[in-house]
Amino acid sequence: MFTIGKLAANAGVGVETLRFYQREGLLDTPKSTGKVRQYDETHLRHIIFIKSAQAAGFTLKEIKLLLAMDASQDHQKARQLALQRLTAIDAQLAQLQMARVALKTLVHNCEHNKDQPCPIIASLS
Amino acid sequence: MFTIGKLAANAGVGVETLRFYQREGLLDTPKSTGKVRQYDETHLRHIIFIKSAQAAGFTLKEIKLLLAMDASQDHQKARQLALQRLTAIDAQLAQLQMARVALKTLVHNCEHNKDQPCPIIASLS
DNA sequence: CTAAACTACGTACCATGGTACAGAGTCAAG
DNA sequence: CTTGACTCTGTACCATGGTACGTAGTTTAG
Repeated sequence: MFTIGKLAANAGVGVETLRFYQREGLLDTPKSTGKVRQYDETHLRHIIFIKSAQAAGFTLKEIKLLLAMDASQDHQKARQLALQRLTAIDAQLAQLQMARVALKTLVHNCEHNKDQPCPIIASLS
Repeated sequence: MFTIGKLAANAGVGVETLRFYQREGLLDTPKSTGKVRQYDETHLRHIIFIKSAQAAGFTLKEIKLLLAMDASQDHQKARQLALQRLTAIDAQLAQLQMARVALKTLVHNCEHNKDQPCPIIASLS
């Protein structure tokens, strides 16, 4: 059992972030006892899920959907969302790889060419 | 010579976006003739630069810096910024690739395992 | 010459993902 | 049994990157 502070510390996020998630309906708020609310492992796993999903590029809105799908055992929709994300990730990877090559070339030219106009600016255009 | 609308159309952005860039000091506003302002190829190239830099993951703030460095012929700083970005891109690539593998596994499991708990939710945690 | 389309300028608003803070209550150590 | 740390709740604010809108002036096609 944790208080919100311990929970946050264990998850590696701030307390305010958790309260924000609660407001957004991403994280369940244990019922008030009139005292301090108690959190458990489920909450911790929940937050870890949110963070992993975020790392995979899902927005909080999509994560909310995923959580709803989990609750309703809606495999198909979850798979669909995951596939969408996968496609987006592939596009983003391709995009980043191009940007990477472009930047590398730029930096190289900037270092080895002694020509006046800075290629960093020139070449990106 | 373009009006702002033509310029936007040629650059593939909205007029409001250009006005926003002007407000933010990213794009020069030609001096007012009391009439309609006129833009040229330089402006177009400028916008294309902004878009490419954005694609490489630079924030508008950093792009503003890059433009200032270009104006002041500050090669070193531009190169430094580019190198920083390169490092960040590499980190992001690694991150995305991991997320990609994780997601792929997930989708696969979701499709081929008939077990009740949806692995999409379970596995990300 | 006039109507439609476009421009200029200022201000307001939007989503995303938080972060901060005030005021009141609760909890734990000494 | 008090003091300091933490919690609860609500509300306000932040950065980022735009988007929308209203009012007035300008341009261009028919």
